[in-house]
Amino acid sequence: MPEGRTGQGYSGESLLFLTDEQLRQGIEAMFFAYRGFTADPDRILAEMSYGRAHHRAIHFINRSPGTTVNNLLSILGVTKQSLNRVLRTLIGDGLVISKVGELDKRERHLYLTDQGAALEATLSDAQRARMRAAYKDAGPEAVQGFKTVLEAMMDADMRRAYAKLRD
Amino acid sequence: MPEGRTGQGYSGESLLFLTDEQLRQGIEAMFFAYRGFTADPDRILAEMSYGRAHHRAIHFINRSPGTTVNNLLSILGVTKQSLNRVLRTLIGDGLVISKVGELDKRERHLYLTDQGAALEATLSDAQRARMRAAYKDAGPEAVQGFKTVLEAMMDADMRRAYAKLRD
DNA sequence: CAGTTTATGTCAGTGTTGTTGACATTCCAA
DNA sequence: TTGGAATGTCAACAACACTGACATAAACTG
Repeated sequence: MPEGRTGQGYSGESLLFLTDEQLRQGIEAMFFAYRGFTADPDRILAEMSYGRAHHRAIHFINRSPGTTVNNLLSILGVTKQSLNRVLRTLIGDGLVISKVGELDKRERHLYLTDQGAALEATLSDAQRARMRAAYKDAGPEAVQGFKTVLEAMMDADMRRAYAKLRD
Repeated sequence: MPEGRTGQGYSGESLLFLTDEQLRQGIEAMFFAYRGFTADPDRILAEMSYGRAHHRAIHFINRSPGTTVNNLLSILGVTKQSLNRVLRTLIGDGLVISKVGELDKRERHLYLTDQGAALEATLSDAQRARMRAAYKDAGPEAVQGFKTVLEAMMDADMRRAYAKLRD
């Protein structure tokens, strides 16, 4: 180690930004930002005794109407028991409907009802408003960098799911 | 609306990136990336029947040795009862020690033991490795943008806590 | 057709992490 | 010194994740 900067990630063209200290800052930024990211929907959901799990289900059903339970499972990365509990309440409350598949009758295709779509819009609006404000603050180049780093942080299977959703 | 691009966030110099679609992609990227962000520590923690809450406590005690319970509460944004349960197990397992304050005997000052520091290092190494890889993939400008957007996404109080930790 | 696999749903049990409520201790100021 | 504010602890409960076992129905395969 000729430079005497051992263990700090120095290597070639990437200068001065792979120190443990810089990485730690990124980790903490991620922690705090995620709290902000979920804060607004969480507030709305708490009023109707729903949680983040319900939000995620609603979001991806809205994103891909007619998606199957299995499909949703692979996107959300939870167990079917866990997802089923959430879906049961959403269907019971009339926010989601589940239709038996025509080609494959084992499958259940999921759709939002008007009521479900209304909640989705409320939650999305709140989350997008914050995102929009953050994007505006940060500027276009920052946004590009933001997305690039986030994608690089995903596991391969998440990256596939994300790419698939991007179309 | 002369351009006929209503509701897509067009305004001045910020071009083509405040559409609802672009915002949705950012939201989903954040969702998947956070899973990746926590995946490695989660795996390690699961083996010792600890969870993310333990990780967070250990992280910030390591970051600010001698911090008080109250201080930690304001950073973590949970109730003191919730934090206390986690601290109790960590203290019981000999990873953290709690010293009664000298000036104010109501306060408890928290420190990692050698064993606690060892676990912190293991968890940090795993998380930093992924962060480092993501940063390397994305490049320096992207990293700058990443941090800028994340900070813009925080609430004011989180931004304060984050700035305080940055020194 | 018989047997296997796939897709889904359910029941029971457990663990982590969040919550509120009640309470003890300590400090400080009227 | 008495009452309130701050700090921290214990108990009970809810949400949401997990595993394991099992049931049902439909599709596939030989």
